[in-house]
Amino acid sequence: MNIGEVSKRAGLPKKTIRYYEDIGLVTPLRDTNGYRSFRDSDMHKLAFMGRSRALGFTIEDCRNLLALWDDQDRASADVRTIAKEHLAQIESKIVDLQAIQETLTLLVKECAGDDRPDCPILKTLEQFPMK
Amino acid sequence: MNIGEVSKRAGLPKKTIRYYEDIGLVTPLRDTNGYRSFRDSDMHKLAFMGRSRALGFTIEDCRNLLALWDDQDRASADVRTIAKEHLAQIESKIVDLQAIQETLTLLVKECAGDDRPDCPILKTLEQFPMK
DNA sequence: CTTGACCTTCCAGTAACTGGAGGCCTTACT
DNA sequence: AGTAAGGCCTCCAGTTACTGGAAGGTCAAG
Repeated sequence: MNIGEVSKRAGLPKKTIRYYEDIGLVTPLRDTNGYRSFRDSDMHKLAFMGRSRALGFTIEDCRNLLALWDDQDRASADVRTIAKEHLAQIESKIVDLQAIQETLTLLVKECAGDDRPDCPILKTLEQFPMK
Repeated sequence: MNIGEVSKRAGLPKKTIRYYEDIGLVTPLRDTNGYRSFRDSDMHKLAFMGRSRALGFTIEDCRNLLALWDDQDRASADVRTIAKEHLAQIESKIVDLQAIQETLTLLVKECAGDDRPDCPILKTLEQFPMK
């Protein structure tokens, strides 16, 4: 399978697939003309990557997950630990963003948004201690 | 005022302040020994930056906000537009993260997390169409 | 034999810093 | 006078996960 086909099937840009090869996540074979030749197992790995990345796992997390995936003797606890840590990070990010959202919503509401220069948003950025 | 003092007062790392000078956000004076010498106005700008960045505005947004801040004839609508766009992005990011959070929570719940190799998290990453 | 769609590599850029090396300046203490 | 600590300087490189583009080889159709 050539890269274009893999790209379509895995839903990843060709650039990304080449990049994943660069950093050693997949190692496709090569045809005599130099073209990458992907096996089904490469395809699977890439699809796995796509899904893991869509869930926000870092590349390094993905690398570890792939290794666990390959390891028939893995303990599911190892996978769970990675997922739980990631989940915790997602949750703390949500909390942070929600705080920002609240503040911004307030500011936008308070600002007249007309052609006068008076602006509570700027005033806040100027003065608010914020932490 | 030297960079150390400014760093403390503005709550920004020295490295960041130097970086902000590099990209033209502040232009402190220089003492004869080459040390940066920050005026109150520089200090204010940096504090403004710190607060804007804490609200998640990009550097370019900050640059625009600073320009509007400096412009006595600005229209508050311009500021409001920037803030509203940013708010929209924050909100969409929250939605994305919440979707991820849901999926992950489910997966973590389903996974036994013991020393057996059977793991629904990996199974999902392997198979789930996900979009 | 040329056109277009593939594929290749390599270089550079993104956002917003952060770390570190190597080295000067200042101040205080012995 | 010497020295040690701490602050300051510049410059280079690395981070994350790609993405864009240039220059060029390959392949199938007409």
